[in-house]
Amino acid sequence: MIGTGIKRGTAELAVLSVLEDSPLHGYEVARRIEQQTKGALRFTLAALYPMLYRMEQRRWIRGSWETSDAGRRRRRYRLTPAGKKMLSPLRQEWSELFQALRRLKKVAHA
Amino acid sequence: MIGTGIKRGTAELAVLSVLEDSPLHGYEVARRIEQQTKGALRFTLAALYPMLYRMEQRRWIRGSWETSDAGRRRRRYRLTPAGKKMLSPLRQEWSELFQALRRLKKVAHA
DNA sequence: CCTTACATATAAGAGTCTTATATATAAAAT
DNA sequence: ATTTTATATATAAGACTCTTATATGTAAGG
Repeated sequence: MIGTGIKRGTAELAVLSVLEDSPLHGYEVARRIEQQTKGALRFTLAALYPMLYRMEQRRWIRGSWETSDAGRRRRRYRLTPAGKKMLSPLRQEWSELFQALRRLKKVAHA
Repeated sequence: MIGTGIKRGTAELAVLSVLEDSPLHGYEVARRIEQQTKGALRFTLAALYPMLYRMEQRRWIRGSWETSDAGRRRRRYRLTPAGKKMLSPLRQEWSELFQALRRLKKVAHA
């Protein structure tokens, strides 16, 4: 798995990205990120929950409590239109970072 | 310029990369990173000096004090063989991050 | 003379991540 | 039946990297 120092800052993009496909619970967000990156990117839930709260305060996502059949409470987060709009510039900035690092001396790109 | 949250963690790779070409003073390291990335990546000296100390303690770089003709003191850092060896796995890890983010939903790559 | 570029250094603070801890239900295994 | 594993959320303490602010001093240009 990719180390902490390097992946730092990717959680925000990762969360928005997986929520772009469909609404998810916090727990599912963690699994999706791990699955979609084939285990390369992994975040602890202790990091994700506070991140989800922050993103909700910024109105990028909106969460709503659900009670499943068996009486289990969980919070489903969905991307807001504002959150969706954030994705483009965010990805753009990441793209610029990649370009910058490549210029800094060819970063092997698999 | 690329924001703090996103570039976090790149300083180490950036420093090693510019020192791979030639030994440099701390001040020069900052300028080189900025120049080679066409201004996209920029670090304050307050971030770079402590970083250079850490890297020296890890034996990735070695610094030696110089006194220029005019009596100006400055420290020239050069990459050690150990530091050079670090570059490959570091770049590999960054490469894997890029790949992971691409999988997380196409990151536009310019 | 004053400002800009060179050159190094430290302190205080913000933000993101980790490990550790806590609580509780559902499903699967023994 | 009981234990373990997976689901599900939550917070606290601490590590690390970066920023702004501050400090000191020399060299060159206007």
